[in-house]
Amino acid sequence: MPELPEVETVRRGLQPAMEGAVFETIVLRRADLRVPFPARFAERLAGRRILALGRRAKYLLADLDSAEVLVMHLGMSGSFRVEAAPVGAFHHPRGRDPVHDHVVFDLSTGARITYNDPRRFGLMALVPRVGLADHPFFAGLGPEPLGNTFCAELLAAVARGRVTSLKALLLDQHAVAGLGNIYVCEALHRAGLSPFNAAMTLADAAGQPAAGAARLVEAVRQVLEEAIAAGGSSISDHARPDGGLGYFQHAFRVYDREGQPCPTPGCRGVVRRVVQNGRSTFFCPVCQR
DNA sequence: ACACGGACCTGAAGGC
DNA sequence: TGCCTTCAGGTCCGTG
Repeated sequence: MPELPEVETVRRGLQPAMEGAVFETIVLRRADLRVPFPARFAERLAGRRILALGRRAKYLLADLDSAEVLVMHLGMSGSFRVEAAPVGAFHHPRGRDPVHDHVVFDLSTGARITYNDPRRFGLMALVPRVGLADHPFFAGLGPEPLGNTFCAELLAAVARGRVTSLKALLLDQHAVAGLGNIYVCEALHRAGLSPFNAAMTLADAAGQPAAGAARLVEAVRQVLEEAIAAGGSSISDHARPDGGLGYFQHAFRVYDREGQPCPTPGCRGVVRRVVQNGRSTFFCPVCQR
């Protein structure tokens, strides 16, 4: 599932169920995901109230009244579902394998929140609220692309002198936080920039942003905002805690569209797929230069 | 510091 | 029908 728009969609789905509620029962079905669960995880959560549910990059942050923050990451295949007061046996929406329900939170409101993650690339951690931004998860992260600090000047600054590709730069969470393979491909297409250009081409000799940098910043913002408005993208999986599907996948211009005509008006190109740094890049060789 | 490949893990889809 | 390979929305670690 999850790049920034999907994580934000999950956050908005969980927020009404979680904010203000108290953890009553925490069930772990295994000892680890990508990393072990924190020591005494259930004991540290039980009885704690959730003050707010936030997001930084692809991390969900549940602010607790214990001065700790429950940090959650969905990895590649993590998802949450929310059920109102559970009745009898678990209800599993279609496509969900209960074998991979690794964590179950029962809240004071009667809501049950279940974390499912077949590949187990997700994680949960408990981090002190004080100094959260200095924690290794967050210390090196670049700006939030939808925040007001993300701009052409900043992007040009991190791109300066870097010989790697534009594609790899945008996937680097230290440059800008929250993008993944889909939205990098989509943003580069919208900006009319080739994924193979050197990152340093975003800056001129003096380190000032080149024209492409401003277009790219705008393209990133636009594609993320549109995707959030669509509830994220659902590729062979659910995106939302209520079981509903995101529908931004229908608006992809290049991602997973190999062989199809480029949707840029007037462009006669055909979308291609190549492997770049071990991951698929989808692009139009005609209008992305 | 940076750039890159591989590792982590499961499931779906396609070819034979 | 099965078996095999490839691929998938992320990150971390080791190697030059």
